[in-house]
Amino acid sequence: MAKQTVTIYDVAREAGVSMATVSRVVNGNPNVKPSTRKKVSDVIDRLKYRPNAVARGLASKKTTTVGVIIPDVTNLYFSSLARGIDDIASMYNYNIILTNSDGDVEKEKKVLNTVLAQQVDGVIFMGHQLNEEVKEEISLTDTPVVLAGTVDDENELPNIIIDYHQATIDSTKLLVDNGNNKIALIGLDIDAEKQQESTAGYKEALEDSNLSFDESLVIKVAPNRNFLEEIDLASQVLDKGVTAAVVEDDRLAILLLNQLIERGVDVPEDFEIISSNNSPLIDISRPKITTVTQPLYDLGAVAMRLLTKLMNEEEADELHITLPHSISENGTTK
Amino acid sequence: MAKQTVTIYDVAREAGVSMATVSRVVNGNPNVKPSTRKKVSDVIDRLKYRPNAVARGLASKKTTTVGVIIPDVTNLYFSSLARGIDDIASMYNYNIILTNSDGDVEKEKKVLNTVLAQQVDGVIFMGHQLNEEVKEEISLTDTPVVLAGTVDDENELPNIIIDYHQATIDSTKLLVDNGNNKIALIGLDIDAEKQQESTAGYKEALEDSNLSFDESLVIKVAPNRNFLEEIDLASQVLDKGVTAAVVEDDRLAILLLNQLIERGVDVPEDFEIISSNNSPLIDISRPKITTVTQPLYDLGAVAMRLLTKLMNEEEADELHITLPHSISENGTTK
DNA sequence: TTTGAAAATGAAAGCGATTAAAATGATTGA
DNA sequence: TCAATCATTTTAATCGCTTTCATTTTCAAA
Repeated sequence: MAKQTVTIYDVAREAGVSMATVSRVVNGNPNVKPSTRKKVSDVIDRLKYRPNAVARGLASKKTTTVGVIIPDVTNLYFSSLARGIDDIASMYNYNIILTNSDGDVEKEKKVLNTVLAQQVDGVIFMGHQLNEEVKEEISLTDTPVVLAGTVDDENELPNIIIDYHQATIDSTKLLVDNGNNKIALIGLDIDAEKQQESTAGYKEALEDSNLSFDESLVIKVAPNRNFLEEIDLASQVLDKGVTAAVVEDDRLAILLLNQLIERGVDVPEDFEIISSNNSPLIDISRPKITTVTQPLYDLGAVAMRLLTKLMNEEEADELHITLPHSISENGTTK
Repeated sequence: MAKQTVTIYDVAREAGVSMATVSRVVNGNPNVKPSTRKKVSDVIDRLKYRPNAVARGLASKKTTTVGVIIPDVTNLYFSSLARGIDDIASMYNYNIILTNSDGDVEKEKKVLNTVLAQQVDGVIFMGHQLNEEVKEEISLTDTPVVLAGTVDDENELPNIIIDYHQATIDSTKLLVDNGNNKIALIGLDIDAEKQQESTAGYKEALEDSNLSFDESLVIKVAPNRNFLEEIDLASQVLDKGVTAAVVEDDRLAILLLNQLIERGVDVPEDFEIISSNNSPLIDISRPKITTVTQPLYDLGAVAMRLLTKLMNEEEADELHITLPHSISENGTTK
């Protein structure tokens, strides 16, 4: 039952110094005589003293903790960002409070408030979109918030992204150049800002190529963690005479690919697919899916790095960083 | 600059009551006159008061936070567990401090101590194995720790698992029954307890079938997040005349599958594969890989549920729970 | 020696909540 | 009407640490 209760006071008494001195050595404050430092350190080791981060947080008003809001940890796109975030965070000695939001506005607001209540020093927000209401909640706090892989239409909040608009132009153009004139745009039905950029890019690329935009070729799939498999994407595209698709989500791209192959469609000869998440899933499918390459890990890492600057009130030269993307032509394009 | 600094004291003053009373209404304590409760609630809403979880944690010695140690968030096996953990945690109003350990002993010890310093009310540990040193660290604390999907050889710590030993027996037997007599066992080289169980199960199944155990058919792959693709698994098995493999990791299974197909090997006619993680990756490969089905989400969920009981010092009737597994015969077995 | 600035240490006031214990107020039966 | 009882509310100590400010040491220069 002897709950671990070695406090700074115990160390102080045992070492024959004051709490203040112990605090100084724990925090690496230089104003301590080497001999005292040694004496205190020894006691700390002997007693296995472990500073209480909660008390420290209350006293110093810094918790060295950041809140990370993620739609779903099991989504490889976001978990890849999360990994970048965590690595940089631990490099700077920050801890991470991680919560799934399911991309649901109410839940996003809820978890945001939860992490703020935990007195995090900063927040990294990931989502398909940045909802207006969530943005408002964010504006009510002074805690710095950085968006990772999440577009903010007015570009008010600090964020790390790639140029989704351009990426979709690139993807679409590639398919056009390969001779396709009926190209579908397939994405999750989430009404996200990011998607609007994609759609705009898709339209723009079509127009540039003198192809007309056909609303019916924009296919939205209800986002559901579990039942993706039940959707017959292949029929939807084949029935419309489509010969290629720009897909906004790797899982959807793979779903489509597998369904097409099952029906005997030759990919890429008779149907081309280009995806855009660049999650590790891409490496698994056969043929490997052609994809926009996004520096996922870096998106997270850079976001966290920026956040550390904001938390320390350092000069952050750039609050909006666009990382480069490219297209990796694999087996689903000619 | 006006840092959000509405404290319980502000609310008390504004509502004309004492801090204690505010505290009571915040915590739903019944000993408050309805009219006072209303009055205080109104002030709370008006001031947008949000209780400081850190101060609360210090005063009450409960942080409603649990530490979750995971080898790697981008590993779908573990992130699936994490998702189960988080869902149950938020159901019980616990927050999660999540840290990647990379399955590295030093890092595991480090992050364990970090979360303990954060005064978490409990810890969920996931790993390929439970290292002796880590176990020792765990034994030094009174904070409850539950293992999820992680075997503890002496079965001392509370844990939620499936019967890995039996699962491997089942897998191996299936392959034997299908007529294979040279079966490889492929896994990551991590010297994990879980693996030892697998190996034992593999041996046992072979013996039961009067097949001899051949050390050289046990293939270990260095665990590396990034360069799995560079390993030529197919050669390793084909050169040995193996006709089937029990694989302990989905990514490895898919790697092997894709390599075999590239070489023109007919799966499952000429080579059978059975995997054991049951991560969402399984649904992606073609043919779909036959696998041991593990209730991943439930492993996490049940672990978290058990942890809530331990944290509340409720009666937990069972500290070691084995969830059922089965085998889902898909396209890589006859 | 004496002196005074710099270095090292200590005392004590918070940080924002919880929670006993004490105090106050309301209600009720005799 | 008054004491006893119960329901509310307040007082004040406490949680374990940081941090300011004051005090004591130390030590080179006078």
